[in-house]
Amino acid sequence: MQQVIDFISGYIKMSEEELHFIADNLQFTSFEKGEILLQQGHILNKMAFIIKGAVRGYYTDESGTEHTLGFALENQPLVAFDSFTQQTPIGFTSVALENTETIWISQSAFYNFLETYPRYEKVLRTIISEYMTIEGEKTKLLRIVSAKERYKALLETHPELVKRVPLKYIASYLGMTTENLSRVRSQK
Amino acid sequence: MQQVIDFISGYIKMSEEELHFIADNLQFTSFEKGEILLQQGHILNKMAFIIKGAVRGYYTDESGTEHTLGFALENQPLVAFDSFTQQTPIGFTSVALENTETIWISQSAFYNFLETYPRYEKVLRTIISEYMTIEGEKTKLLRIVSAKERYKALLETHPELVKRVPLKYIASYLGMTTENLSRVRSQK
DNA sequence: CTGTTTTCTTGATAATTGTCAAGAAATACT
DNA sequence: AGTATTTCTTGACAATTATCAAGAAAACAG
Repeated sequence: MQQVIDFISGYIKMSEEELHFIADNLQFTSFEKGEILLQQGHILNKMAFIIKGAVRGYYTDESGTEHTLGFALENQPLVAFDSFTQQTPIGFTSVALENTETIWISQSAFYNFLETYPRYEKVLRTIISEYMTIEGEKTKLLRIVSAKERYKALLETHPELVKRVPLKYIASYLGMTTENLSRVRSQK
Repeated sequence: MQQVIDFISGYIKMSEEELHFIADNLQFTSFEKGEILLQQGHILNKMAFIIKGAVRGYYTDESGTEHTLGFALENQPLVAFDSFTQQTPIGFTSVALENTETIWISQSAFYNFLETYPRYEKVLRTIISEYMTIEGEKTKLLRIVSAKERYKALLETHPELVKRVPLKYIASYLGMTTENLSRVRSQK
């Protein structure tokens, strides 16, 4: 709970009242390794914050192949903002890589909060724009042509992921086969 | 001008007052083919709407290679939302592929409008979430492993781009060489 | 309309990556 | 601790893609 407050407090000084509103509308849920937090195709009526653990996001294409889109660790929000806002199907599945603890807020409570305390509109915009910067970096990473450089770049920017996440998912995230990642790693 | 109004009216019914506010705060600019609309590294204090023409977005990596990130055509907004919001350097350059006409609104006028007419916060969130869906689709396209399938997918989802944009930029967008795109096209 | 520039295609070759297969290493389970 | 399961590595070979080079086609400018 404190972690959520800390996260928001990084953007704005919260009043007691706001703090209570938030605290009253959060729900805690634990997931064991392998359990699914968000399911591709479902409609999302809540958003999550990861207290502890790690999560992998992937989508399954028509041929059934999984493509890892990203990872989320503790102290990060876990939302499909487009699905949440437009009530359209989520474009990916989120699965726990480790035993993971999360806190959730319902869509109605979220919008309620925004309407009651409109100064948080600006906070939300900031969080979204930060998220966009990160997504932009991810896109740029994907566009590095050589597998070796792509891995090297990830290792430099997110060494914690490479340590913590099974390499087959790192390979999938980087758009290469597990075998190729293994070779690329053994060079240099 | 009417095109901007039409764009917004697709999300909300605008009052006369709101309409005048918008109209009073827009500025028209033309760009010749090859001219730059947004420059990577600059700080953005305005956002654009494309009235007519086509624009290519790309970033230049450390080695000097250009990577095409996307295209924007008429009736589409042209913004680096993260740079606009956080006042951080833009992550890409936008250049006119054709003679292009644009309409701009300053950051101050934009925030002024949002504060004066807060019901547009929700419109903004919707537009942003739609944008995220599109970006998500783009990321998924990039993750298709075979060059042929990647091209085929773009041809199916955005045939107008393939017709209108020089193929070398399509190739760059799809993460392959011009030569390879040429070959992939000649098959089938 | 004509020459110039840019874009696109085609060929030959090299480099990278994927695929299939098998074994080693690490991790999880009881 | 010992077994089972999952993850990771390595090898051989095939397929895809990049690179370099040169020419054809299309777009542009005067």
